[in-house]
Amino acid sequence: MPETAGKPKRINDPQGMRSRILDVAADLFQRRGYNSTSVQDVVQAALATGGAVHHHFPTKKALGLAVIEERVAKEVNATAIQPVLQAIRVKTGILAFFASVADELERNQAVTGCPLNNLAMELSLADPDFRHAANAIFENWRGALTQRLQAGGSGLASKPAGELATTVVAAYSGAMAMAKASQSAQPLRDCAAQLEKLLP
Amino acid sequence: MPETAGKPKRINDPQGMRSRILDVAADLFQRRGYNSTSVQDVVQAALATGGAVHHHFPTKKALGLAVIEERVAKEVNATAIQPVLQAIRVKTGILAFFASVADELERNQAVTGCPLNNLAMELSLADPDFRHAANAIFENWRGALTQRLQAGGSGLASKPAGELATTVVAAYSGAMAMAKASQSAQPLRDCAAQLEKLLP
DNA sequence: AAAAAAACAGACCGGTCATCCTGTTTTTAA
DNA sequence: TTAAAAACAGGATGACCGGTCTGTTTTTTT
Repeated sequence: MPETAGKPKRINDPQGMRSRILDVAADLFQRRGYNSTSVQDVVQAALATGGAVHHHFPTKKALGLAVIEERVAKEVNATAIQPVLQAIRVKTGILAFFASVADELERNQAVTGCPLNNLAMELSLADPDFRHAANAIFENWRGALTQRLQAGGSGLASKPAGELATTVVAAYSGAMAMAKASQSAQPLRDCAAQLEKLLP
Repeated sequence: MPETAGKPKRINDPQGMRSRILDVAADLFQRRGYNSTSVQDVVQAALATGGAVHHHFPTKKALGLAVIEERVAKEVNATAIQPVLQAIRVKTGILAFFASVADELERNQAVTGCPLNNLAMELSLADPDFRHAANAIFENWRGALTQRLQAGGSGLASKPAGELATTVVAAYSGAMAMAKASQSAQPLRDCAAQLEKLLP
């Protein structure tokens, strides 16, 4: 045979494949939910095969756990925790976070909600492993806010700082739930306006 | 044949059957989620048959919508709206609501979360009908709180009343999400303590 | 270079799910 | 009383899902 009929030749890229599967799964779980997404959906959207997905994630649960621990946790840290920690004032950081999420929601067509909240709600009761993974992210977030609220000149005492951190996280999660149901960013803005009165 | 071998004789009780199916479905959807509950599960738990369930609810979606509109809406009204409307002060009504839910969570073994929030999160993106049904309940709740916050001597202006109502609903929903993930009533109590500072 | 391990491909299977369908019984309408 | 409708019973069905399994290709190890 002449050299014209060259086969596509496979190139192994384990890390890239794994990462692509995780990205696609995180996106589908976020948009359709865990239970409404089949591994076949993931296989097709990732342009992978059943064998490849099974090689990296033996079960759907393993895939779900990896999405939570490697994608959702990272996103929460990048969008919710770091900006607040690095802001000059806690209050401005938190309000900016709410505003930026609201802005982003209004840019997109659909409000798909908070990935952490989505998966936590759907899977917390189904499986303890999922629940612990989701809870760890909530706790990490809450802890970072608590510390930040206690630090600095206008630092709060331990108890109110913890309560306030919980309230900020809860208001955000709940506002996202309402935003998802109403397909509007208004709940985010309303909560931010009220949190402003509460934050030091 | 003698009278001893009497057949069980069926008794038709359409309303009772329908109501029993709805009760069971509401309970299962709440504890396991909509997608993780099969209609067979409902049939068995309700001591009914596939034919009976299908007669009253032709599709699973019809059953889900009926649960939201006839059970979840009623529960939200009974546990979250009416007590606040009938309370002497808005603040005491809302704080009492948070406290009573927290108390109830601690009495039970498992925190199954807020039924409205659970179904809204799981189904809002899956189907517009579900989303609208869930949103209507959120809106009804939010509207009742807004009105109550505007009324009376210490009445708020329209804008802050609406914002505050949204914040109360969001804080509750978010706190329930955190409670579900942590299997603890603490988030409810923390939020209530902070809302106290916000409510007139 | 040879052998072993990792990475991927893709068919296959048992089980489940939502829905449909054909009867039978009960109730209502005429 | 008779006809029609509503209420219920329960099996059948086709699609899909998650997991498994066997085989091939690529990469690493020795």
